[in-house]
Amino acid sequence: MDYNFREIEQKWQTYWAENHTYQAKEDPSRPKFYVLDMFPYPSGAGLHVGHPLGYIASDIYSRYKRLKGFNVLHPMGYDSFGLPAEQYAIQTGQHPEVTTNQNIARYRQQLDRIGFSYDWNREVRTCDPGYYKWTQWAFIKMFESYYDTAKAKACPVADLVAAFEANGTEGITAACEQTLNFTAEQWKAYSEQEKSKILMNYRIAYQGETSVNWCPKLGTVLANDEVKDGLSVRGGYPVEQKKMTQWQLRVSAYAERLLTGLDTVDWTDSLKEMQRNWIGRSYGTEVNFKCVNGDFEKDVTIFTTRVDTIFGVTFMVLAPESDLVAELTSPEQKAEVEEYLAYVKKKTERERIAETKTVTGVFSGSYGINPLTGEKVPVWISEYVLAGYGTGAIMAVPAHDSRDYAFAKKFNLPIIPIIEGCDVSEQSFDAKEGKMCNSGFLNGMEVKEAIEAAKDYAEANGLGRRKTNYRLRDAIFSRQRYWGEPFPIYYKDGIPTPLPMEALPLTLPEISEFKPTETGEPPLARAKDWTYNGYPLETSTMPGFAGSSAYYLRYMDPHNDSALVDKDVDGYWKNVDLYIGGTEHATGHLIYSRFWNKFLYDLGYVCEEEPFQKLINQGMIQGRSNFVYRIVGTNKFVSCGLKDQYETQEIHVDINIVRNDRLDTEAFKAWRPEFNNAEFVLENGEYICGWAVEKMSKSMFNVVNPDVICDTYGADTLRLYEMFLGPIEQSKPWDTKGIDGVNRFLKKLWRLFYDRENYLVTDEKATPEELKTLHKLIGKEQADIEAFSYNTTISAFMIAVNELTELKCSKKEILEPVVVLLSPFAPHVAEELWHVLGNETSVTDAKFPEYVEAYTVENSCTYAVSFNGKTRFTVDLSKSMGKDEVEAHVRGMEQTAKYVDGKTIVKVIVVPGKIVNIVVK
RNA sequence: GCCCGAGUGGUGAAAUGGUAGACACGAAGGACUCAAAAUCCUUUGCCCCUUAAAGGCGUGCCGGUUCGAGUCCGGCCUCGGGCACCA
Repeated sequence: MDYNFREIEQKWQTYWAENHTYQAKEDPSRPKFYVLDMFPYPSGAGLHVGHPLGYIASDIYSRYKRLKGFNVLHPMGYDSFGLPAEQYAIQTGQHPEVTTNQNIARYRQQLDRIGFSYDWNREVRTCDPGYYKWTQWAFIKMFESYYDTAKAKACPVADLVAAFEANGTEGITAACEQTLNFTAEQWKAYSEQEKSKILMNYRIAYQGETSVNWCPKLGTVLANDEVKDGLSVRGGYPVEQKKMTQWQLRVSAYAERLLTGLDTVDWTDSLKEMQRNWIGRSYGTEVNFKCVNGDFEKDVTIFTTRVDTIFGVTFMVLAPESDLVAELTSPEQKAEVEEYLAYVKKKTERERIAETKTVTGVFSGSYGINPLTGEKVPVWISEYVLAGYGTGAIMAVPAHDSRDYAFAKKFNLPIIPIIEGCDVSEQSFDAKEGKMCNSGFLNGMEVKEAIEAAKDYAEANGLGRRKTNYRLRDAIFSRQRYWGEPFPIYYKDGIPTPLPMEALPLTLPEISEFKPTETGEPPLARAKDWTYNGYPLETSTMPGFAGSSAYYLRYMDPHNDSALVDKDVDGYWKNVDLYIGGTEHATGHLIYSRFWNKFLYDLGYVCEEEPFQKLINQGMIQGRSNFVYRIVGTNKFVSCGLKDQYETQEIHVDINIVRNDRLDTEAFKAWRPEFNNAEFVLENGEYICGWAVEKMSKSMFNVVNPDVICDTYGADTLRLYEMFLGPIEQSKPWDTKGIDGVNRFLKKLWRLFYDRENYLVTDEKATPEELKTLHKLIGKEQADIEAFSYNTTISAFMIAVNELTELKCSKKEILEPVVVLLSPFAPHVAEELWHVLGNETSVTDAKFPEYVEAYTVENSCTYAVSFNGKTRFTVDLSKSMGKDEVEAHVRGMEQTAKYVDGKTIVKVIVVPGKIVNIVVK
């Protein structure tokens, strides 16, 4: 009987579905384990072999944990709101919901073929109203909360209002855009509109004017992580800066907690580092400089991390967008400044990035007074200072900052070195070491002490205060699109007001067309009667990350209509134990999710502060493209090895008609009409194609559909092969070279059960040698799976099966545990063989075999031989020499190769204080 | 520019500081077969050598620590990833 994967895989997939084998239920008697994949956006192109890489890895771990007795939650769903479906809708008029559902159906089909142990009862879709009800709910909660910096948590806005009514802004410790000051009386006197505006300054979900990434081609605003090099990530269209009123989330309030929380999770250092850089904490000082413009005086606060260099300040710089610019521009400079502002404004983000080397700026006409020296320095305006960071104004120390240096050189401003012995004639000296000079009371100090001394001095003399700044900005939360969650907000006399809970979900209205209106309003403005109780509803929708920020919570309790997740259920599943996904979400989804979770934690809706305990980043699977070489001007194709003898043109060829870089020439002729009379110059009778590693994409004909692999080799082979390819964190090109190896392994295993026509398994007792093979495998699998080293586990399987084949071992005592061990990797064949061995229930319910170390080390003994006072030797006597012989070698300090019994070569390695290995070759 | 990570056969890759190249692919030779597929066996880092034995060289480069370094330390080179006027 042969290994018939088609029949087996079909049979057990049906069995698992019919028996709800993978359904998870809360069960306090068992320890829980939550394994999560980053859910996919169901694109029209379907899955390629890169997608399942992480899913297979997490599935193996889920199945392993189940065998280990854990109650495993392993769900899957779809991140189904998004731009591509909407772009497609604009082009074709097809409703995004229709295409999204089609794509989901296709994804599901493809996923099902691979044999994942998902609990599909818990599937979520972000575009499902039953799901986005809770996205809208969370938004309202954020709208109704502010961040109290003293308590370091989110609190109800109602408390803030009560405090305003009692004492005005006095004693308020709330994260905000601008520090406001008013009394209780003033507060009570404000109109409703004014109050609403003031509260927006504090709410965690708030409306405010910001400079946003506007993509005219897409007609929407994009988040910073949706823009790369001034182009939109989706589509690659130009992006420009535009001031707009937008909904935003006060993520910045959580900067410190997002940073410290990283210490409590088990993520890779590189990923933590990326998040740390993105959050960008820096400890510095705010210093007030009095600035004078004729008779006008103004205190300007600057932020610096190097107050110690304050004696080297030779000018100040304001960001062009800063409000101070207008106040500090002198009448003489007005024309020049306005010209400069106009120039800055018309530059796109792209151009700014491209021209970061060119130095531009203009003198404002004002002067600032150095609070330490009393010296007057000119105030300049330049785009190299950003309005959004610090205070939008800096003190410039050209001797010790490369950007200030470049500016000073360009505009001929003085450069005063303040660190002994540094040379600033060619470039600035940015290092944080050396002795201070030209710096008054700081002279002679090391830079590190000087920084602290200067901070102390500034604080003691009321010139400034220590300040921690973060690079992390608030998240812009509005999108001028159709295919997203509607905001649960209506405008009552212009005041943004949340819908009551009973009105949720606020579902997307039907509209005639999906593009923005002629007047530039978002598509929802086309909806008929888009109102609530006669008041207009918000017309923008939420961004992609809204729905993906709390989906892991919804999986715990996906059908609950009265809460995002029931408290007890959340208390059982807690947080995600293992999360697998790509690094591309490092500064997007993984920041937003952590923020969202912390917010819900503050309000007491979830019990864990960090959502993802352990996180593994699977590498990307790149495409491996194949080429043929056409001799220029002919329809003749030359094999790769001979191409240098001709003038050739490289052409991408569909990898589906290439095997192991050998072209199927007949299929090639049939591939495209222009090739049907193609001729070939072969080497050794074959046409060898060239290859290159590129992105997996349709246009390069290098997309590999997992279905094709399932058809030719089966899902189990696909699963094994993807894991065998190398460590999962590593990016690597897809290459089917080698897939035969894992397929052969499965066939070999099969032949331990069946030869051509007979069932071979017996109930005979296993020999010590057979037990050794088994327990080596158990030990290896246990250690390797915990370390996510799946490729070496599979190697161990191959070794074990080779050994058992050699031993002609078809004993149930050995094969049954082997099948259990294999089930996480190749569940279909394992399930089949498990039943073949006479088991009634699913292999999923089996127990992970117990590892007995004695079987693997029974023939070794440990010597305690002293050498230099302390030396220990572990000697494996299983195959080689006796005790006396070993001791003789040890005493003689033998270190080279030796014959022992005329056949075996033994090498003795003597290690003082360590171990001796006797190695048999 | 700054911050991470990685460099090992023809290929994918293994190696708690202790036999470098496990395992697999590919390749070469052989067995079975009328033949093919499938399967099995042998060889396979490089150099010297007719072969074998024996030897020499080998983990990007240069040094160091160590009885012993692919692994640890210092300095370079190359590649990949992230951030980028963040004061």
